[in-house]
Amino acid sequence: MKFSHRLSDAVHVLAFVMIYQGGDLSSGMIAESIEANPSMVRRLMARLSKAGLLVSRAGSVDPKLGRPANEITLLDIYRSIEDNQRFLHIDEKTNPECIVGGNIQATLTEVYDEVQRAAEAKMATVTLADITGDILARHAQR
Amino acid sequence: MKFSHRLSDAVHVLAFVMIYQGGDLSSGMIAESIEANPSMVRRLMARLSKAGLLVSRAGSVDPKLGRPANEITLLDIYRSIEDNQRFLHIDEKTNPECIVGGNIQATLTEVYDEVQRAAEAKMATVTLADITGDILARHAQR
DNA sequence: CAAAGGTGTTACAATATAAATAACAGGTTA
DNA sequence: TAACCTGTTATTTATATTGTAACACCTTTG
Repeated sequence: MKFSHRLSDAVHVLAFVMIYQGGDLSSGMIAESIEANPSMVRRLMARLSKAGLLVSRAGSVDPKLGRPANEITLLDIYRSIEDNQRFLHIDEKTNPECIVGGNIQATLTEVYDEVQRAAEAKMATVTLADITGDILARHAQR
Repeated sequence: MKFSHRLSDAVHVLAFVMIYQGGDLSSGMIAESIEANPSMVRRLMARLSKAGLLVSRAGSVDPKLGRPANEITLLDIYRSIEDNQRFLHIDEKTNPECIVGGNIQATLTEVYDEVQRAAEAKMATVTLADITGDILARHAQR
């Protein structure tokens, strides 16, 4: 596959909706900022809506954040839009007749879980407010 | 793409070499345990060798760990065999004319770096000795 | 010293997942 | 009621990964 940048695009959508609140927030406009196509943006927005991070109505151009930006973490966004939420993957096809092949899957699953928890704990500390704050700070410094 | 399980297979190789030391450690034998093919195993072993985690000689069937198992961390293995070492990926094509599109890449790169560091710190705490210990413990409990 | 079998390496095919694109039913606004 | 939007689905294209094959060269063994 290609590498997924869905998370980055989803954050982009939310940041755009927040920063340009009151302006043109159509999927086409957001797609121009991401340089993606509107259909993909709508799909992302649909998933964000299902997770309650975004509120929108069919036919109407007025997406809004589902809750304050400082209550939306990167982890919330990640969980709402990634089909595969795991960073590391075990090899599910190993020889059960072998001491290694028969046990390594369970072993690595536990290890990978720990790594995942560490990464997710960090993601939970970053909020959409932090991200838009940083974006605006960088913009101001130009 | 498919999800990579190279890391899992690389750990498998090292664990196999360690646990079956003295037995048949040919790439074909290891491939049977992984249920992969010998060529892929040899490719993995070549990268592990380049990183000093494994020592082997062309034509000879006697791979050995490059250093004690408690001095080989999961992070060492990860870095030796993954081409793409990053878990999260920014969207490199965003509109620079937009406040969001023009700054989000730098912002997210920093955020993702932090997440990566958290995950890698955890990976650095797990050694090959821990993993083989767990594999053998599970085997004994059968 | 020759045969058998292994390693290290490269090239190419097959497979899986993601993004891009297109299409359309139905809602909303003016 | 016309124009435009959203939400959704299907199809195509791009790309990373694994599978497979091939082969030069090294090593072991009879």
